[in-house]
Amino acid sequence: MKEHRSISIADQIFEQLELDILSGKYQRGEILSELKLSQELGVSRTPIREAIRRLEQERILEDSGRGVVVVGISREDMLDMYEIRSRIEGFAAERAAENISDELIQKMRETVELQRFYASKSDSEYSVQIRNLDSDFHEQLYRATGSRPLYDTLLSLHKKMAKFRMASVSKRSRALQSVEEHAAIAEALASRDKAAARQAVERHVAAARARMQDMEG
Amino acid sequence: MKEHRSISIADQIFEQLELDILSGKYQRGEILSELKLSQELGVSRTPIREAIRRLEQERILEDSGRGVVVVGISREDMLDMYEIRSRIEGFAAERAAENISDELIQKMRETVELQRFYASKSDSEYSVQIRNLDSDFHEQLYRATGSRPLYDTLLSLHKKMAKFRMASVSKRSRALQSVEEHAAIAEALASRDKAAARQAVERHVAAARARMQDMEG
DNA sequence: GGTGGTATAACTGTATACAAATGTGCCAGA
DNA sequence: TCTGGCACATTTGTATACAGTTATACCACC
Repeated sequence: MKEHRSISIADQIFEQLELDILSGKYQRGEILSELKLSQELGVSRTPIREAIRRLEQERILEDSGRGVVVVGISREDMLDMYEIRSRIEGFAAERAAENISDELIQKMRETVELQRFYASKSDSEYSVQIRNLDSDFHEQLYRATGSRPLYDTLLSLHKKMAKFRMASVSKRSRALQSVEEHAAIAEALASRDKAAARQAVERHVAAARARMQDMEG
Repeated sequence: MKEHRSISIADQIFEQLELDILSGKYQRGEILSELKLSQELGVSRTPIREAIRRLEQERILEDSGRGVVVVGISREDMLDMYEIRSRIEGFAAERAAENISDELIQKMRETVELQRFYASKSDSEYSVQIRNLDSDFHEQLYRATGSRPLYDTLLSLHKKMAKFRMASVSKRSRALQSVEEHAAIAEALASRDKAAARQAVERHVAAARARMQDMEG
């Protein structure tokens, strides 16, 4: 949904900080100062400030009058985000089934194939690729809805959840399971079957939630 | 949820730009340059940039390689946002019924009383107050859930919708109707009745959507 | 008159400078 | 030893400076 422009320093800082916060490197309640960050990261305060403002907008950081305080997300937050997704994402799937383009169907199938490939390998070897492809798949699903609010809302939730999960390693069996759920979604969309798409997505979200719950619970 | 800190220039710029975009003053597709904005508003580029970054994060502005392009929201987007809210806000009401504090119940009742007062006055006289109180009420409802994801997701949607609606004037009869729906919600929460709270909220969202649809439709 | 190339203007990204506010620590005095 | 006050260090908010990039417009040449 955006391709041009070379990645600026501010963008990189934003991504890095978001990851560091959501994956738990910075603890909840910790206070970050612009100056310290700029020294640690070797850039001036300007890009740091822009990244911080964006993270504040995402409610991952919060202004504390004196520096920003790390809010991050908790395990409970994760469960609530699954609750929200379980109530929206099925609807999004129906929309996607109505509006998806042939090109996007093709792309989603390719994404699933790549996922199958990496997921079949030994455990944590391609974990980065697996995670990225999972994000790609969901981005494509949300894009297929043709609805900006659905895209924005769901992508924002998914992005946070994905970065949060980065702290934990997932087993290969779980990855394989997830891929097959994706495959079912892609095929339902390909046949433009609203009901099937909804069901497949709802099953996927519920299963993902269950996987998370008995991973650390 | 945030009280301290005097409102900085950057914050004001953010609020102003967001309002100007969502209320339609800046047209979709229009390109804004930092320099022009800083000259028009009489401040340096720094606070402008921060406001723009936050608006980009909200997906109201988008980077175009050369200045930011106004995205804003459309009538269709509004309907989709109602769809999303209709699927989450009832759940949020159940949560609120479980977790709301006595103080918050009191506050919500007061908000409703104030709304009743202003809504009973002649048409557009107190429109600003009515709108602000509507936002207050929903902020309180979302806060009562005790869930950060619910709060963030729903407040973000509501804020956008409220600013979008600022472009249009609403009739007193509609305002009165809305207040009574709020009152029903507040009373359901006060008796901590999950089912009633859910029903009242779902009715309110559906009614608000209907009001919007036959206002301009 | 049309076209290509170059100078220039506009704009963003980053760094730095400066002012105002606020917390901290040290020192003096009781 | 404890307390009050003052100087200083730290930090944010805003403005400005500078570099690099890209569009644009104009002029020369075909």
